[in-house]
Amino acid sequence: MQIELKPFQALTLWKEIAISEVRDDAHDLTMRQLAVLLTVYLEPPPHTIRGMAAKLKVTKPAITRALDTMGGYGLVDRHRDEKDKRNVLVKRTVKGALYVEKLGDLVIAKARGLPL
Amino acid sequence: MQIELKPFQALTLWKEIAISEVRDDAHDLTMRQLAVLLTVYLEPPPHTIRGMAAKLKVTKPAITRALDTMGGYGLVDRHRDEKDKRNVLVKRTVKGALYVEKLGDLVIAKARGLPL
DNA sequence: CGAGATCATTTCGGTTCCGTATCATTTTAT
DNA sequence: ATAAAATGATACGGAACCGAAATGATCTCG
Repeated sequence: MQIELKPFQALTLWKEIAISEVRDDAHDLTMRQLAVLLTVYLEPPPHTIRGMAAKLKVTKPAITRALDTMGGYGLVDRHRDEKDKRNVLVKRTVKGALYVEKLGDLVIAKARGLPL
Repeated sequence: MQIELKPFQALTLWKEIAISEVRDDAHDLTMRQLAVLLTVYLEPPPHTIRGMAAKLKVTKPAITRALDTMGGYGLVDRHRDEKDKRNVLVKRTVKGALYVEKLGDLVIAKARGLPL
């Protein structure tokens, strides 16, 4: 699929996806939670709380809470790092992978449907 | 700009923008507020509270609150409809237009920087 | 071994947002 | 004229989230 992405189309794409997320709020993730989720699923591990807090420029409790919430949804998992038991490593789950995959499909579908 | 948008790239784009929004939280808009904002700026008027509530499948108070918040930021404005004084019409502002324009630039910039 | 550093979590007070229900205003229809 | 409908705003109780600070566990290193 080839698209000529211009500002209006880019924003329309973003709008359509935002609306889809609001409408079918399967989980009602905040922007922050989404940023955490996509970081975990798109960037190579390991992912620590401190590392993600630094990356997103938010406090550590904010990351902890985001993981609490998404962990409750089954979208991510946490395990102690056996090498350094102070660390907690964020792990992917099957359910989370499915969710992210569906989000990718949504972006593609919306991009395909853009008025070009 | 031409991009071959594949699932991983699409998600990476979405991730990068989500992170940018979280990082430089100029206004820290929620997904819902963003959906409202982009609807107002990308779709032809008029925009009523009821109409947007229906479009986003959320309750009217949720729209009212989103407009309260973004109105406080100066991103949108509200006026009574003189034709039917029950209605409130959501209006665009210069500040809001600038914000949306910058968001468009961000999407373009991130899309341009994707590993293709 | 022990003091200090590091890491994640919890606690705290405060803010924001949610949906339901209600209210005030205006329009429509009888 | 007046009852009913429609529209947006508000009140309310509950839930989620925020950052700062305190806590508990673990590691580092002198």
